[in-house]
Amino acid sequence: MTKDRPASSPTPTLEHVAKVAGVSRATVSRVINGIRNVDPAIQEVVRAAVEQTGYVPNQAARSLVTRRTNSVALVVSEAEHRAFDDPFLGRIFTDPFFGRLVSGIMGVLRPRGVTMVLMLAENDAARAQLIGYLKQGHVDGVIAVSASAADPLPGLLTEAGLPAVLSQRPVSPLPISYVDAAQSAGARLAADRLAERGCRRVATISGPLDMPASQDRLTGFREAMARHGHAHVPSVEGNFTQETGERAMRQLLNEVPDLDGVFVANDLMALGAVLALHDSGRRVPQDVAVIGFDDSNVAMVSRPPLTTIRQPLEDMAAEMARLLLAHIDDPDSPPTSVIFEPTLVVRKSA
Amino acid sequence: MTKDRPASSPTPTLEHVAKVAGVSRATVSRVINGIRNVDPAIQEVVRAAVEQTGYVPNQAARSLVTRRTNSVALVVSEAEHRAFDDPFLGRIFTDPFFGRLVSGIMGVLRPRGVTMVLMLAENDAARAQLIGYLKQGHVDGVIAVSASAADPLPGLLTEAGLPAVLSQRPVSPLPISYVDAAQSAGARLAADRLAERGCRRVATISGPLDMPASQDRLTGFREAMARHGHAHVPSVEGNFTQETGERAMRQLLNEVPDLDGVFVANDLMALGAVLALHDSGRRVPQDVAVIGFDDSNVAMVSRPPLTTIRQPLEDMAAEMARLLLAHIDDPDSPPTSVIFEPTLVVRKSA
DNA sequence: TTGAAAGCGCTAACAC
DNA sequence: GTGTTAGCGCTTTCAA
Repeated sequence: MTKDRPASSPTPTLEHVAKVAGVSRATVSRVINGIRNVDPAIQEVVRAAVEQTGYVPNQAARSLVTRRTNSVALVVSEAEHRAFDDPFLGRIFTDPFFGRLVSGIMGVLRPRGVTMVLMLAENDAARAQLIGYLKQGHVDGVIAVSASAADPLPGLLTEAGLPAVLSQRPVSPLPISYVDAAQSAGARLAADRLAERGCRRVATISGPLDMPASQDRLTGFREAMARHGHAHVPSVEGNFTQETGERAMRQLLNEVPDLDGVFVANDLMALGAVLALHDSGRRVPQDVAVIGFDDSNVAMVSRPPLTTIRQPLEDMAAEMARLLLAHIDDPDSPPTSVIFEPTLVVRKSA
Repeated sequence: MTKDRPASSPTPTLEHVAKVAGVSRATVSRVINGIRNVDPAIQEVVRAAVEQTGYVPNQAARSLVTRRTNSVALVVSEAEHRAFDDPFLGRIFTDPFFGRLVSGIMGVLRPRGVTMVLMLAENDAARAQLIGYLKQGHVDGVIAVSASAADPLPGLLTEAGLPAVLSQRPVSPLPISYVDAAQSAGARLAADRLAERGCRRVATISGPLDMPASQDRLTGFREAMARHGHAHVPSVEGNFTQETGERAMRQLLNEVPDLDGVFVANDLMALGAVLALHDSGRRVPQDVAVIGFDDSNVAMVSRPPLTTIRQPLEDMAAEMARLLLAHIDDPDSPPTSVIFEPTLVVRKSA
């Protein structure tokens, strides 16, 4: 008595549209999902009925049968128990890194009609809620960006058996796909550049050494410098912030006053290093050459602008999206890793 | 033949759990949804069965009957057709504004088990896809943050009949709920402070005048200054960036060289204004007092630190979440607006 | 307090 | 090429 009223106010269903168009639900469904084998004339009628009724498919009903949501999550996670305020969001979103990532991902998702939702997992409570959300099948898969090393998210994702792709090699080996840049190759570019400039006393400021990327950049740099005849390359560890870059540089200058070249594991620290060098009365690059990593926005802000190692982030992000889609299409496809080559961007600091 | 296998690998359903627990689906459902009237002993058995099977409710099936997803979207939108890269994301996320907003929203959502997803609508194509996504019932409602005036999103939201709350009064009147700060009251605080300091030649740098907030700050400031005997307050329009703040200040100094007080419609522009004042050889606040608006991170970065008008963003955000939840619970509840009072934060610039 | 059964709106075999 | 029909997994009356 309350059903079978095509034009009533409750949101229209396939049933309603079918009635209006004078066809069956199945046919309407076919038209909506763009399946061939439907008479063009009928297609027209159906489309008109959809228009007239203002029909929109019910995602829940659709997902229930297709087991797909056509959406994926981009999860930004970090290990530390930090209050949910400025630092984390500021740090992660500020960097063009993030914009380039999203851009690259959207580039492959949008054309395929897949929506991306952004989720934050800034502490364990948030992560627990997140995993629950994901397991309930709200999205088809996830791309995870970790801001720090000890992040348990990759492990949780694997455990939950969700289609997932990481934006970097996981700390401990995990059966999970990831995309990364060839960190040591990037470090070698920096080493070669420094050697080419004729630097004789070279040092490096590394990132947190519990992160694979940091380790790779450090050892890659050392090995390359060794090939150039530099047996020992002093290093100080930073944590990717400008402040620690500044402090590390001061320490390095103390230990190696006649330093004439530094490779810094990211641009933000490189910015701090340049500041510390200025403070100590040294000129960049005349007295000390500085090379950063990432090619983030601060590279251009620095005086002088930073020579740095650039990662093809858009391409990497696009690849992550493609890998994820592949895993979603075939959940049994084996974990894959794709590594991209970084390039040297020469500006003024080296 | 392929069903009724409680311990098989396909994701367990209520059916499986019920079989393991030796009860009916309905009972398991009751336990899971925390409904009373279930024998404690049976509750225990069911919980054990859930544990054993690793059961997780299927969100699609659940949504199909409850018509709820228990998630809401925070949509960050902007009008201009901009490429999806640094500027937009950088601008919007960098500001502590954003972190404080998310924090306030989470504060009310998380305890209620509601998940927040973040979505970006940086141009018309993205917005169209977004609206489609929302209409399909992927989320129960949306909180919309507009970065600019001509943003069509509020209109689209209203049209789509989705539960929604805006983070500011819409440009043109719309039957939609919003939370805002008392802009003109804030401007008056600035005026009073400037008058109290004995400023005689006062001017202002406004935000884009197509935005209600900008207009309110401008007229509020003028009216308050009028009450203090300042019949005419020159103003120059900026667009909320540091650069335009700098330029506006230069123009103002040209027109009113003996200026001794400025109210700037946001902190970023105030930062630019202070820079321009320094460049012109003027001291802040001795020669010219400067008051900003927002109390964003740059307020502390400025030399001298900015005296500014602070909005209670966390409270505002929490209220948005509460309003949205109310609309979701009762779709017929009328649009509501809640206005918060800003406060004066005295630092060094005025 | 518990179980049986009727759908929620849709897709996908399978017939015609 | 189109219609019929059987569920997808869950919640929720309604009886018992």
